[in-house]
Amino acid sequence: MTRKSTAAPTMKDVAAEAGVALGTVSKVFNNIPVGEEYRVRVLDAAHKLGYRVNSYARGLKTNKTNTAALVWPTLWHPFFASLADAIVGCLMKRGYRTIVTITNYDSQAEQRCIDLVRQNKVDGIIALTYNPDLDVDPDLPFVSIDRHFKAGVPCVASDNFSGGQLAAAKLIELGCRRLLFLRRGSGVAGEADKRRMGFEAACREKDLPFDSLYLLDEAGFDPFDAFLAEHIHGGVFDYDGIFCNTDRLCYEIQKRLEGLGIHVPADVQMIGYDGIRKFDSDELFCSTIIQPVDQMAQTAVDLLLDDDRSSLPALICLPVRYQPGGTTRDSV
Amino acid sequence: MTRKSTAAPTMKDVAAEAGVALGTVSKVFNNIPVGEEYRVRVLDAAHKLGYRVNSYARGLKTNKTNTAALVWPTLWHPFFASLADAIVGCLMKRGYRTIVTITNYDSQAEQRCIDLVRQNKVDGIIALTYNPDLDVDPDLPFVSIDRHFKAGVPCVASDNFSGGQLAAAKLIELGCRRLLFLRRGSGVAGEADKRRMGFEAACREKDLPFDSLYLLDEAGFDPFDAFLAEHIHGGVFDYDGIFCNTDRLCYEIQKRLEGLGIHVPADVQMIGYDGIRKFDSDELFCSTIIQPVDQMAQTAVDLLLDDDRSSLPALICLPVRYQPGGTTRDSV
DNA sequence: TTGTAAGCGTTATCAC
DNA sequence: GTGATAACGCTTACAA
Repeated sequence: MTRKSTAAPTMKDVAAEAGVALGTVSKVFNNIPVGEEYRVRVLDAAHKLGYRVNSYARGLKTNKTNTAALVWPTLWHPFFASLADAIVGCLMKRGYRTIVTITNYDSQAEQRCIDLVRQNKVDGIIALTYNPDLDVDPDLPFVSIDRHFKAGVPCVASDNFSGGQLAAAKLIELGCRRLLFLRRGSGVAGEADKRRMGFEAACREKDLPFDSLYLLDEAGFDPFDAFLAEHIHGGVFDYDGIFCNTDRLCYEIQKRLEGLGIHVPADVQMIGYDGIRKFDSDELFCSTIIQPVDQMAQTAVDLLLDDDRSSLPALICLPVRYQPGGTTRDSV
Repeated sequence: MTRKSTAAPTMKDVAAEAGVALGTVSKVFNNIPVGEEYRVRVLDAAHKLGYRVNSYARGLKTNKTNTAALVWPTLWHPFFASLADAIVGCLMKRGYRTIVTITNYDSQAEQRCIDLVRQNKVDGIIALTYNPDLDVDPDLPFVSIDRHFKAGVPCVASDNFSGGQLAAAKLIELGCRRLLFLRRGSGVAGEADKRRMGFEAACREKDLPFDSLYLLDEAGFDPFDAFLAEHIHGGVFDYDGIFCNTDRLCYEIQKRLEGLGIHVPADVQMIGYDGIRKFDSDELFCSTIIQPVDQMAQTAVDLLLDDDRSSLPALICLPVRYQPGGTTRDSV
C-alpha cells in the first residue's frame, strides 16, 4: 500500500491491482479497444477498489468537462423552474452535469455567474438573462433563451408572435369584440415582445380595434388597478376580452376584476401566456398559450452540444398551443 | 507567442506578460502576501490577457473544488424548487458553485446522481432522497433534507411534529371538533411522518377524537374521493376540520369537497403543510404550516461546509409557523 | 520576499 | 495490443 486508505484510488492503484500498465487502465475507461482479458482484469480491480475517474484530472487534460452551466434568473418562478428542470434532465441524458447559477434578475450577477462558470471550464452555457451586453467568450458554446443576444449566439424561444396571434384569434372566435392587451415586463427587449406584435397583427387583420397597457415590473399592480377602475362604468367593463402577456399577470388581473364585480369568464374572457400549472398537477391557472417547455429544453441542449458550431440558427421559435383553463367560455 | 491565441491564457502566460515567475502569479491569486509592485504587475497582466484560474487544474492539485452538489427529486414542484433556489443562493454566497442533478424520485437515479457528482469531486452533497440505503462516501460531507439517513449524516427538516401540533391546535381553536388527518406520500419513512404524530398528540391532549387516511402517491386521488363521498350524509360532511400533510393535497381535497357541495371554510376548515405560494407572489394556496425554506437552506449549507465534521447534529428541526390562507375562518 | 521544481490524476504519443 | 513517458495548469515546499 503506497497510498493512504482514505484517499480515493487512482488509475495507478487500479493498474497495480490489476497488474497492468497505467495506460491500459486509461484505455479501458475511454472505451479504447484493449484485450478482453485485460479489460476484465481492470474492471474487476476498479470495482474492488471503488475507483472512479477523476473528472478534474480528465478535464485538465482534455479541456472537456462534460459540464454545462445554466445562468438563470430564479428557480422560484414556476416557468423558470420547469424549464430548468427540463434542461437539466436533457443534459443528464447526454451525460452532462449542470452547474446552476442564479442571478435574481440582476445584470451584474449575470456577469459574475458567467465569469464563475467560465472559470470552471464548462463546455457550454445556457442562459436566460436581462443584461443585453454581457461579456461572453466567443468560442464558448452559448445558447440564449427568449432573448436575441448577439451574432453567433442562437436563441431558443416559444413562437411568441404566433402565440399572440393565437390568443387574439381565440378571443375573437369566442365572441370578444372589445379587446385589451395587458403587459408587464422588465423593460428589457426580448423575444416575448412579439406576443404583443402577434396580438396586434391578428386584431388588425380582423379589423378589430384594441387597447393596450404596458407597465414595468417595478410599478407593481397599482397602475393596473387604476386602469381597470377607470374602465368600469355602471358595473360594466369596457372590454370583453383580455390577453395578458403572462399567466401571472392574467391571474392577478382576474382577481382584481372579480373584486370589482366583473366576472371571468362571464363578463370578460382572459388568456394568459406560459402555461403554468398548479403544483405539479395538470391544472392551469387560466386559459393560456402554452410554451413547449420540454421542446425548448431539448432544442437548447441540442444546439449547445452541436458539434458543428459554424452554421447555427440565430433564432428557433417553437410552436405554442392554446389550452382553455377556466378564464374563457370554451370547455375546460 | 508560444500559445495559440484561441487557447485560454495560463498562469505561465501571465507570468511572462508580467515578467515575474510562475509561483508569484499563483501567490497573487491565492492571496498569499507578495510585493505590492509585483501584485499590481500580475493583476494588470492577468486583466490584459483575460486570465482566469482554471479551477480544474486547481482542483486536481488541492482536492478542493468549491463545488457542491444538489441531488434533488425535481424542480417542478414549487417547494423543491424554492428550496433549491435558496440552497444554490446560499452556496453562491459562500463562493460555491452548485451542480444540480434531478432524480425524478427514482432510487436508482439517486444512486447514479451521487456517483456522478462524486466522480466530479464535489466538496459536498445536499440531497433529498427516497432511497433509504444509498451508497455514499463516508468522508464526503453529506447533508440530508427531510430524511434521517444514517449515522453521521445530519438531517435538516422543518419541525414537522410541532407543525402537526400547530395545525391541530389551530383547527381546534377555530372551533373544529370533528377532525380528520389526510396524508399522501411515497411510503418512504421520512421526517414528514412526524406531521401526523404531532397532530395526533395535540388531539389526544385535547381529548378530541380524529380519523385519518393515508394513501400512497401511486393510488392517485380516487380513494380520497371515495372516502369523502362516504362521509357525506344528507349534504353534511362528517368532519369540520381537516389537516392535510401537504398544500397540494389540501388544494385537491378542497376542490373535491366544493364539487360535492361542501364549502371551505364555511362547512369545513382546512390546513395544509409547506407554505407554497402562487407563482412568485405572496399568495398561499390554502391556510398552511409554512416551512422555513430560507432557514433550512442556510442551515443545510452551514452544516455542509462546517469545518469541524466530528460533532455534527443528527437532526435539526427548524421552526414552522401558521398562516391563514383562505381555507380557515380566521382573517387572511 | 521571489523563483524553481516536483507532483496532482489523466490522456496521448510513441516505441515495443 | 501494451507500456513507459511527457504534458495539461496549478499549488506548494524548498532553495535562492
